[in-house]
Amino acid sequence: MSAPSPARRTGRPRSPEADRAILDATRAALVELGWGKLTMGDVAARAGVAKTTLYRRWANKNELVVDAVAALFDEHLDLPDLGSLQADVEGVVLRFAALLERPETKTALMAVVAESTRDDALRERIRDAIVDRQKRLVLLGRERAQARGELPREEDPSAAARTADLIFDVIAGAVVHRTLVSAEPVDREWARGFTTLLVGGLTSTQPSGD
Amino acid sequence: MSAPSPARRTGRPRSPEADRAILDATRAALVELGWGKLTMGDVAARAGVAKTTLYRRWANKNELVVDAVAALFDEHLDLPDLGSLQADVEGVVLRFAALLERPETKTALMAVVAESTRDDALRERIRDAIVDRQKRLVLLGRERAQARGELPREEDPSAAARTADLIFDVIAGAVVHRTLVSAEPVDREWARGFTTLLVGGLTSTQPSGD
Amino acid sequence: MSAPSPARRTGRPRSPEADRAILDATRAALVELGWGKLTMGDVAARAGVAKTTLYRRWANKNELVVDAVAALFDEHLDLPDLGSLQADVEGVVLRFAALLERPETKTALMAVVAESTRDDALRERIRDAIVDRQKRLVLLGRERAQARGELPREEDPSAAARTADLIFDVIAGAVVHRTLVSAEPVDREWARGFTTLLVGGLTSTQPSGD
Amino acid sequence: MSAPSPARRTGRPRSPEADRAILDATRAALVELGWGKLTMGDVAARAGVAKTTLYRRWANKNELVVDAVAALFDEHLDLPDLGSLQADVEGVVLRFAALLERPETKTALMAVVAESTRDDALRERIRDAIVDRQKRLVLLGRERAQARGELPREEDPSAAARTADLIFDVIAGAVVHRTLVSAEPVDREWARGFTTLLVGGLTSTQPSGD
DNA sequence: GGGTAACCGAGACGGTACGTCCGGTCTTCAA
DNA sequence: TTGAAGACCGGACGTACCGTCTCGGTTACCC
Repeated sequence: MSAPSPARRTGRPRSPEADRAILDATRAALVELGWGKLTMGDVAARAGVAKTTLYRRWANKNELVVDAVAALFDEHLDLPDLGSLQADVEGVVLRFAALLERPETKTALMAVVAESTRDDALRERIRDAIVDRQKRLVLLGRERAQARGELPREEDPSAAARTADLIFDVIAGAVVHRTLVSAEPVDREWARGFTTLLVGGLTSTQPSGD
Repeated sequence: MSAPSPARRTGRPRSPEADRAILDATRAALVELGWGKLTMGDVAARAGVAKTTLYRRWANKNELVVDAVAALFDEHLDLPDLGSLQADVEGVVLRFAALLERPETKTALMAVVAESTRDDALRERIRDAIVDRQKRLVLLGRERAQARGELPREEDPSAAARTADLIFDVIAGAVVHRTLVSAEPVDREWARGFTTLLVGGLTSTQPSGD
Repeated sequence: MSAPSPARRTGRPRSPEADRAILDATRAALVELGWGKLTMGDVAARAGVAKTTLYRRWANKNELVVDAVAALFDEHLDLPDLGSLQADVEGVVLRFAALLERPETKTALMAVVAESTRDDALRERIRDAIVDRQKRLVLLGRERAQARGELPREEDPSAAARTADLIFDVIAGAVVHRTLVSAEPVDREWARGFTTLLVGGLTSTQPSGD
Repeated sequence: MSAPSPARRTGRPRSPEADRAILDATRAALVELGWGKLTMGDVAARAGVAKTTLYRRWANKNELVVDAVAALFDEHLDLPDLGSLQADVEGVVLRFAALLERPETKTALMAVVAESTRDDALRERIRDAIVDRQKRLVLLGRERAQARGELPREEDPSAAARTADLIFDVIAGAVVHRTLVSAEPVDREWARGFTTLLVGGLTSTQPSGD
């Protein structure tokens, strides 16, 4: 948040230690208990903080958990250039899978998404905090592939956006489904198979074209 | 094989009407309230049944909802032969999306999956009741495509299984992600774009081959 | 009940063993659990009998418990002539106290009486089964004392009845209060003190007289 | 003597209004429903209070009802000097009877006493809150009678205590038995007859003496 | 360096749902 | 028709959380 908190000047400032302790405690509770059993009282106790202090910062459980999980997605977002489209995609698949296999994300992500089907504000928050950050990697990967000549440049910007969305849904969806629904590991072999399929599709045709 | 009634003889038998009424009430409550607000007491009241009667059959909310949702997957499982691999895949994509866009599945499915990350018995139940039924469509579609000569026959059965799993994760994952995370509709255009990408990948390469 | 059940001839006759087993089980449960925790299901299980069998014989918990307790009051009703009013009263006091100190009566009696404050039929049943049987002892004792010349004969029968009621309330009330409320034992010393007080009052004045 | 607030400092203090509202509601519910039908949820609703608030103060129905009834015994505890032993005893008898005939005490007292036969803590609470307060009247009455010269002074303090206990059991027991078991009213006539009997006994002999 | 406004901990509060238990009834099969 | 078994409805139980509130007490900033 770049905007400096608009109207707060006087009075005792909020403790930044409390912020950190609460988010840490939330993640720890998530790992131990899962979304369903996590309680605000327990998080407060773990953080050595009063419940009031939680509610002064987050309006409810959902918002707290989304923020706690979102922080995990801040890290691991760089995508080094691996030299080819195939290698870049494999890289992002493995990176995303590694994130999803961490116990705190595993439970939290689906639970938060489930909750968001009934709560537009929550969905917006998830999109900002989690989804769009992942999508940037796709855009970056395509940029590189086009620079290398592996993929043609798309003139129509709306078609380009549609294609990027599609690719993102395919990558993220496949990894999530493999990890959380099929409950099978995303290992190097699976990543190669999936990437080969995807890159084959991308290069053989122009999905949104024509 | 012989006597399918393993253990119950004495006492009043459970009412099959109650079973039906409870599952119907669960689906209705899911539509109106969503997973989060659904309560056992409310379901019982809708079904005209005592709470005891629910708990005699299902140990908790999760199991009840899985069974209630699973019944929806029993219908809509046929896949008419549409004449080509492309058409068959488009068909299954649209059919699956239609299911996911129904309000009772939308919330319930993700919530139950989220819960299953902490509960192996629940995951097993989901797999049996929901996932494997969908996967059968993929196997059927491949069978037809091979019969038509659109796809080569895979000799190694374990490689064949791996490929089927991959395709299933890609299709189901992409549709779920598009519907629930991106929260965009799976319309005919998106289905065509996705299918083109997938079929392109399948025919241009042998994903698990080599 | 002397009247032979009017209209029952055909079908399987009721098991008299069940009757006994149920009443025994009720008393046992009363001792272990007290009135409040006693449950019909538990009694049935102890008696090795189905709940149906209980309800075929008694309309509800109260009736069952009253009958079970009443049976205890059937015994111990004889009052041997001890030669003097003082000795006779002491005898009845000790006998009644012995009954009240048995664990099954201790809890049950007060509980049933408490229940009866809201239920006239129950009060009637208690009067018939328990109270009036005790009162007979008082009448018998007075009869003897009058025969011995220790007490004058009362001409007015309604005044005589009033006096007998008073004496009964005093004796029974004092013993019950000592035993259950003060929770102190009714030993020989207390019985002698109480009897001296009562007999002193009876002989020094004509309580209901004028 | 100095600081009577032993242990509570931090946190929001308990609402004294809630205390009062709950006890009032309990008495009202007792009048309308009786002990057996009184429920914690109903009391909470009448008091405009959450069930939690009840359970934070009283562990169960018994304790709550004892306290609610005990408050009634706080009022009506004065015993004006009526000039003679006979008049004082008649006074206390009628006063006690008036209390017992109120619908909220009628059911509650016996039920709680019944429960106390299984629960020592409850008996202690009843003794402190109810029994001992009544007993003070007996001691006061004797004091006056001795001052007037109607009764001799007892030298041995333990014998004095025993006599007081006896008189108390006789008075309270007789009134309770008349009211709740015999279910007959304690009117002026009965009170006079009973008092005559008791005072006759007290003055004609020294019950515990010799 | 004294106000003061916002902070913090503790914990009570109203509410809602939980999952269990029991009372009393009903239904099935067997004796 | 009785009996055992056990499902059924209704309703209270006591507990657990949620999110709010009210205490006494603690900082940082600003004048």
